[in-house]
Amino acid sequence: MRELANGAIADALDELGDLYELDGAVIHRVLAYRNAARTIRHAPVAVAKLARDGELTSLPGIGATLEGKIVALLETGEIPAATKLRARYPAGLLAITSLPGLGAKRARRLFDELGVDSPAALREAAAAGRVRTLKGFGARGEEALLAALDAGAATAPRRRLLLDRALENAELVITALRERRPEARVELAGSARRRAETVKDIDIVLDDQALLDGVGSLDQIESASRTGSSAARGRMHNGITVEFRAVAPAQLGNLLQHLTGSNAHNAALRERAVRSALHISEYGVLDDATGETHHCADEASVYALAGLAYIEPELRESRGELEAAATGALPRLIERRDLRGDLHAHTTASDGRASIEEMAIAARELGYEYLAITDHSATHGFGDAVSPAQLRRQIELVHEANARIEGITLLAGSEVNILPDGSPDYEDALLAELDWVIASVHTLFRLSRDAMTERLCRAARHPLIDAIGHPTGRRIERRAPYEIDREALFAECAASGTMLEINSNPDRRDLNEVDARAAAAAGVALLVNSDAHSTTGLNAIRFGIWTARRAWLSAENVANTLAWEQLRARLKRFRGAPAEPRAR
DNA sequence: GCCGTTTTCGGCCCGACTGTTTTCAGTCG
Repeated sequence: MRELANGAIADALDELGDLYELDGAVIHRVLAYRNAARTIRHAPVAVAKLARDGELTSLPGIGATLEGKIVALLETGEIPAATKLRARYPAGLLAITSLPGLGAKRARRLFDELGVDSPAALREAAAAGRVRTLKGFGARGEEALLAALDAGAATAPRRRLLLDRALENAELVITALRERRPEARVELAGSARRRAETVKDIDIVLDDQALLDGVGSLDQIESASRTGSSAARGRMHNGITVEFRAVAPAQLGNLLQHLTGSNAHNAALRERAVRSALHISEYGVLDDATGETHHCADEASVYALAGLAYIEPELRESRGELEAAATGALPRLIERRDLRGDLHAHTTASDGRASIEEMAIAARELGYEYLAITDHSATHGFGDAVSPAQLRRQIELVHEANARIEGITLLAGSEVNILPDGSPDYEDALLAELDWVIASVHTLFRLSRDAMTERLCRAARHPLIDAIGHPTGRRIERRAPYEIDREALFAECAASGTMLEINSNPDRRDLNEVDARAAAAAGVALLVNSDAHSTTGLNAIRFGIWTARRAWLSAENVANTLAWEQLRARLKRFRGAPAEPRAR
């Protein structure tokens, strides 16, 4: 069987679901494929391995039929049903279903009756006025499609907003609304509240209809339009879309819960509630037994009515949180204040903008007990490399600053490069002089999967490498992670005692929440680090904390919630003989 | 296609809006 990653298997099932939908399958069958794809994409174990072991049906939403299709995919590289349907429905047809107002049904009609099989063919048909002749389409719809095509909606996938930018802008709008009416409740909802990596738009809920009526006159809003009797959409001057919804104060909890989502979480929650004869919507919880609709001013009441413990927004992704909330098995999620130190920060010695002292004072103000100064190493290669002689000098400077500055322990560290063969780019004798070594890949991302896996595993086995930084190298929306066998790396780190970082940079968040959860399940100790290049960069830590929370992590999973002396005692170099290098 | 304190068949979350509709299917969040 092939070693397909969970994501690749999930993509195949999503595609097959789309093809079945085009083929006119009942919608619940299509949803079964999408549901299975989501489960697999978020699974903390390698689904290909489950398939080998015949344990696929232990995953929720995967039965005998889907098991057969996944096994076929792993054995032959394709699912026969998908091959057959792909021959019938061209890829361009799938592309036009992403246009606003065009779903599978209407796209299919364009295909059957006008032969439209691509965005280009649709443009031609619309320009010639043929689309408006179809039942269900009119002149207005035709114009809307042309406009969407002109805007590139079918070809250029809409870029999503990174969470940091979304939150900055949401904060501006929310603050302005609260200033306008201090007595009103104004709350962030949507994927930004769930602290997802990226968001499509900003969702804001209000308990004040008059406030909703006035959003168009906010300084931050360039234009606004009503999208319903209790809804409005605004466009900020920077192009960001804000969706506003208002409801009576007594129902704000219902609306906030609804609009925080995720869709999958809400669907699963409501399905579960129906089994108790309850119907949950954004307006209330209808109890079939009494005919009464309960209004909830806060979210906890919604979950309580459904017989569930309160579920933090970061967990609302339908990854097992409902089952855990029903049985009291929700984790006590890590919080920012659990962190006692930051083990990845740069200074002007390499590409940072602040001095050792400035970084130390900023870290102390954040309440940290320790901070590791980890500038880039000799071969970083962007004009900011630290030679072995410079590093020796830097160690002295850090120790001097440590002696001088009260209230925080400064650690002399380095972010060493992992060379293509897996070795660090300083001599071991120099590494041994450091208090802390984090090792990262900064070059040659395009090694083969096997070579990259061996490269990182070899680094993990090194007795003087304490942790691996941003372990997959991805940049959100900009660069895919490099190819690597994560399970092998996690096993190596668990065995050797090497920690893995959750890098907090909002465009990294690496490990991501799925990998971090899998790593913790494999017994790896994680870190949440800022990778700060300035004093304000230390504040990026909240993004790492959010990723850790979305990974279901508790303080116990994260090593820098320990005091430095406790953490130090766990380092490989102080735990007796280093683990024997293991053959792979 | 999955799944079961309503069970092995018949359900499967909820509500609003849109456009073309004369009562609603499709789409969206």
